Amino acid sequence: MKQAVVKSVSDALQGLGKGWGLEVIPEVVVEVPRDEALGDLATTVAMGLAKTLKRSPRQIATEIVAELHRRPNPFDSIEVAGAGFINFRFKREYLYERLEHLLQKEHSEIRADIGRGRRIQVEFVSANPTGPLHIGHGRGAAVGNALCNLLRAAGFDVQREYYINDAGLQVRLLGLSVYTMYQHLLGNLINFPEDGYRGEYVKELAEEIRQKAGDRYFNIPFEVCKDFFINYSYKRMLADIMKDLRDFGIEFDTWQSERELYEKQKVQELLKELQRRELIYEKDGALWFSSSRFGDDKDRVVVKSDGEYTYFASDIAYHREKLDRGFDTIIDIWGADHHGYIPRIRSVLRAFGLPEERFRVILVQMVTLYRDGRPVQMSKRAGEFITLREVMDEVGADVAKFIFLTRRPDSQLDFDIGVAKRESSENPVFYVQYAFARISSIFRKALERIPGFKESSGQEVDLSLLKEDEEIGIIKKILQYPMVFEGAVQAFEPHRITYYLQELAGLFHSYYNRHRVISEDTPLTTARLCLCKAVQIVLEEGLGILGVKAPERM
RNA sequence: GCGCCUGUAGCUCAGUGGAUCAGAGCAUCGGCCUCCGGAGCCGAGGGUCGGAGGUUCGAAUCCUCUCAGGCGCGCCA
Repeated sequence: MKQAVVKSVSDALQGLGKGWGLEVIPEVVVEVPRDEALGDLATTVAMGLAKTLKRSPRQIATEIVAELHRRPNPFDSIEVAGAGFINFRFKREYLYERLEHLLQKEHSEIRADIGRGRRIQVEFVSANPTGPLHIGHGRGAAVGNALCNLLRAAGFDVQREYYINDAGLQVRLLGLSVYTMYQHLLGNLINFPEDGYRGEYVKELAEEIRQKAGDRYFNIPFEVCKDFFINYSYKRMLADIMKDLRDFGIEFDTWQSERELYEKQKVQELLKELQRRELIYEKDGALWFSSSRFGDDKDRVVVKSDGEYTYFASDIAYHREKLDRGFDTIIDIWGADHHGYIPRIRSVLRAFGLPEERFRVILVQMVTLYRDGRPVQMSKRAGEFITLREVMDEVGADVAKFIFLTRRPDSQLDFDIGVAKRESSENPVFYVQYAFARISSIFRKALERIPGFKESSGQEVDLSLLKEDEEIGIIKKILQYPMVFEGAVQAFEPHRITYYLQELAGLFHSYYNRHRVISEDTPLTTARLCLCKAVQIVLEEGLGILGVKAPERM
């Protein structure tokens, strides 16, 4: 639909441009007017040209319209309006024709090959394996997952990756916490580590170990048995994380271990290379990366004076690894509390020569939990927090995902578990799913009432019988999907799909209440069923991108 | 103190490559089931887009300042 306008206007400008002395034909920006009485689509090119041509937008628009009228076009009307908008209204035949295409090609018709096979890696969640996933991770997971689905539908070769921080202090601290708890269980009341993990899961892990190993590690110094406690604990946590994500409906392609980067000498070698390039220097007994030469406010330590690597060291190696794996674009999805880390990583990728626009960080803002209007106190220190698992069990994965995807990632989110659960029958996700299920139900009914009816395309149908205002409105809405899709892809914003789906479902419910799909009039029934089918295809496509189920029954 | 994000209807939030941008859902109130699924539909009320300047023919949108909330600013992660 958009292409028809872009092409017509571009062609017209091609002809007019010479007379106007235009060197370049501007991009034709197309938008959907708020008020549909104005038209189906509109363009603002004339206003954009006003400055360069030093003429009034309306005058330019008028000339463009005149030129458009000289050529064959799919429009019923083309009008100049307001300050210089050109409004287009399509001929019905054109709408029916596009609908026909959609019904024949289904999903491939409403996707667009924007990526052309370019490789893109999205790293998300990447929570430390030191505790269960909480609600904030769930938001990151939902956003990352939907973004990947969106990019994949747009023809990108997408890899989903989870980076496991299984080296370093945090997993050690987890091991020590579990070790301490284990000693306590056996009556050895040693001091609990200062910043240790205190969640209930630590106690469960200790208990598990006590059952399996008995008192084998009783009173054994931590330094002697630390490998066992660290490895057992983090691997167990990681297994839980993997299960939670799977149950949340999210699959990763690769799980990159930080440890492995060390074991394969990736970190060590890379630091040597950077030293050769003189991007790493020594000061105060530590090794520093010259990140300030690449836009960071100051240089950062990679090896501490005690000889330990910082996380930044492995992060450098990790991002280098991503480049070496040949990705065209790298997207990192982080919790907003890590935003201070962006200039640092950006400086690394700059040092490796990656063009600016090929690296992108999407920050996902904090989630504040409420239960029936009252904030739920979360304290990581005291180990009190609501896990993703609890939210999933209580409100359901689809509801949680949909709610996460109805907000822009960079806006803080108040999530009321009580409300999400109590209002479950009026939840937006059910509204959209219900439209899908309702259509499925219509098809079940049609199959039993109309002998020989096939749900699949290819049957004889006269779409021009779809004359009701609601029907035309739905067709137009459906044909707008590719525009929404394209915009979402270019902005990396899956939440645009969420809003679109609610609008489409709304139009459908309204139509359903007003007109009967199945009637004695077989040609009309067939045409209406085709319209339903088209709605269903788009709903299924959109829900698929969000990672939300499209159920045939609810 | 510095940096990043966010202030839009009672609540939760869309809309921020200017114009045709005052929107949705929930909540509130009033209607709709002899009929394909009422998890639905129709209608009503409700906002000086945090505030003040500025740029422009035109600003929720861009610039400056300011207020409020959140998050960061380590040889922690």
